[in-house]
Amino acid sequence: MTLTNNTFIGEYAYSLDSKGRVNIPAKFRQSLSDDNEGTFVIARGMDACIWIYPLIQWKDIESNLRNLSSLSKINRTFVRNTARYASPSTYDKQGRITLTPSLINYADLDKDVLIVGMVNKIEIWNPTRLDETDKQNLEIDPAAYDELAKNIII
Amino acid sequence: MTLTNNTFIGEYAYSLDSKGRVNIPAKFRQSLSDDNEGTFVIARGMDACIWIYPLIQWKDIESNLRNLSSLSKINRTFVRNTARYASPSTYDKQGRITLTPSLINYADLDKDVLIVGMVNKIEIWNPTRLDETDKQNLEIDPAAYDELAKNIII
DNA sequence: TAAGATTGTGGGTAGTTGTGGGTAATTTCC
DNA sequence: GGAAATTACCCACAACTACCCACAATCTTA
Repeated sequence: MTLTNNTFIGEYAYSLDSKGRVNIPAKFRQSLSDDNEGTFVIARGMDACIWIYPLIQWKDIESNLRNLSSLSKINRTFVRNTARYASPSTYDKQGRITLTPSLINYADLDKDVLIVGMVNKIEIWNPTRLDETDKQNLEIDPAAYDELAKNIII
Repeated sequence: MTLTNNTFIGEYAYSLDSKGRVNIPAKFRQSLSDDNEGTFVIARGMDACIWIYPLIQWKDIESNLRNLSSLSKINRTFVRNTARYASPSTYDKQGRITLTPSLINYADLDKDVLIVGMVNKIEIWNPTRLDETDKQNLEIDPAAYDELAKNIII
């Protein structure tokens, strides 16, 4: 099957082993273009999850961060929080990446994890936390949500 | 017969086999343009059914999702809910695609399924669920139809 | 109407994928 | 500088998936 480069969709239930490794779904690896050299950048997500970017996608983000003037306090905070917890990771022969204890702790990961394709990045969740987040998001403004759907879904 | 590219109409009663495969009606396959490379993207429908998009149709949705910044919570939620349940599937030599267990469960599919052409996409239903949905929709607001009439002529 | 082609359905098999653990190399710390 | 801990690399195996073949029913065509 031919997949779009560096695009991730779908949901996978995988497990985190005792060494802090998770498999990157085969379909996601196949979608990763060669110029990424099998490398992802792992970072804190904005929800209680881990974000995983293809290397070249991350480089884009880096250049965007570079353009944020540090004169503004919110910019400084944002850049710091984004850059601080990010680190590159190349997957091994079995297709797994190793997560840092700090990030495992941040996302509250246990043995069972849920891997979610977010188009330009990948999320890793504790399934329970995702359920909770889903429920909270029901309180989101439905009108704004419908407006989004109307413009995008065909 | 020559059909318009990537356009699907009509209804077919097919069956889901033990491996989660359904046939795509031959007429639908013939209508699929070559640039789709025999691939569809299956996703959750807005009713209790599965939506099947031609790959290139889905790519449009995908590029819209890609432009939504994850800084906004509503965007994250929307991208997640949309991408999470979608996955590409190329039909095999016999013209079948494989559905994921998660989607089979969502649409409450059993052995007998109903395949419905929805012009730009395809729906897969449990026939019983579709009946129920039809009955509920009889009570649709006539004013809503009048509103529709302004936009479309049949 | 009869032969051939196409279509829908079932199942077997070889290759791929996810997961666990072992060993060697590297780093850290006393 | 050497021991302990950590990390990176390799092998093994069970489960699953994609691919292939088979066949009956239907449709097409001469």
